[in-house]
Amino acid sequence: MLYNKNKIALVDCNSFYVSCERLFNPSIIKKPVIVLSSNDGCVISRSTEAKILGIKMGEPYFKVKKIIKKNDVKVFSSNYSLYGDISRRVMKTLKQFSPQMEIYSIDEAFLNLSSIRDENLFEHGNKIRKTVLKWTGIPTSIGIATTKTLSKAANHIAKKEQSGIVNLINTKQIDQILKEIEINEVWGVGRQLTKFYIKNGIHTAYQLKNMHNNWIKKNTNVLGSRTAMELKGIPCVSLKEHQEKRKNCCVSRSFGRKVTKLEELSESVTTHCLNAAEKIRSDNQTTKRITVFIRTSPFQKDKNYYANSKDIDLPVRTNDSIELVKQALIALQYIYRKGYKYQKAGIIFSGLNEVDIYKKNLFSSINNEEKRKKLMKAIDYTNIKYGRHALSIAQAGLRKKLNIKRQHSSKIDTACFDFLPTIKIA
DNA sequence: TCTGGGGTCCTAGGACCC
DNA sequence: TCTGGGGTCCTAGGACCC
Repeated sequence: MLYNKNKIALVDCNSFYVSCERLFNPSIIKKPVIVLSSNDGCVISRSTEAKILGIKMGEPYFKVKKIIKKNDVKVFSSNYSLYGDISRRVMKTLKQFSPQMEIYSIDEAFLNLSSIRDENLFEHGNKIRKTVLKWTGIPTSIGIATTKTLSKAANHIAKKEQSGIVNLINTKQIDQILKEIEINEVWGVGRQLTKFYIKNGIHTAYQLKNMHNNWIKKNTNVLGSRTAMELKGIPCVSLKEHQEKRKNCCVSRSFGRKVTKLEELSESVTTHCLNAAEKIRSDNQTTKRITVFIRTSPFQKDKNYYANSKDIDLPVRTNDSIELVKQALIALQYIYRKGYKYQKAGIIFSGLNEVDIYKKNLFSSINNEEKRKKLMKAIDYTNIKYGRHALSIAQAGLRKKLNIKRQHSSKIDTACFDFLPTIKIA
């Protein structure tokens, strides 16, 4: 078989955020648990027990409060520094099993297992699961197949299996598995494609696999065609072993309570801008363009909806916080309108690139450049050492209470000594 | 009352060039 | 009044992902 040289495993952490919270709180094991998005807005992670209660992914928290109260569901605000840290530990463990690995998201990775003999794949998968569980405490599921899309599909079924592993290499059950997968669950098939496929009588991954490539090419695009080819077992999406630097950087937040004043929006945009600038500096990048956006809630249909954004192209690419904040506030003034209750504000840096590509042009103000660079370095260093916001600029609002809801935080921080548990000895 | 945040890629169509 | 043909590059917006 020509294509069978490709063996890809998708390792996915089960209910990742919930599993992270459970690590430090054994009392919530085997209980229904959910983790909320920022501002305690939506449900973004559910334990199996919570799924059984009918709590849906992405559902607004207030809509499930009844179920939560009735069933004593444990609720957590999201704690990204914790999840990020645990994720790094999981990925480090996985890397031992295959150096050729693509970290696909905070809780998933593709592993190249081509060097493992077919008959040993299942056992190998078992070893991976056991090791990750032992070393990090995180349960995982594994799908193994000849293409990424198929390994995603296998993983989907593996989540429901006792063993936690589904291996589609050299088996005849591929079609059987694909028949169990609804079309909207196929990797790469979103809302629009689902609508289109269902209209055309395609309801499962199996049916999509058996469609003529010509038909798919004509009616969708290269991505649709790629997905279908991958379901047929022809690899079209390669493993990205080297993480490329990001091309855009977005920082945005909803407000805990609605905001009407320009000053409040300015503070929030400034804070986001500083965070984004710090991020790109840590990647040694500069930005060419910044976009500021604000909007009211899209869900309150009766009220006036307003959303707008403003781009500013910088004359010289930069990662200088002070310069960026200045531009961001100019952009904000363009789009701010009185009389609206704003729900969200954010900033996007785009056209990111390496610092080295930086070239001076006619508009560069060279005088302060070196001094500024040193200042930024000093700020970043201080903030790493003493915590974010230790050094900031006054525009970001001084010691103001952040307008963010986070009522259920576990307050665990594995990267901070202050949170080490203490034991008192009598 | 209360509805997340951060990315990537593709494509059509405009701008521009000869 | 008549008004080519072909190419590249860029970008906004859509679709998708977790």
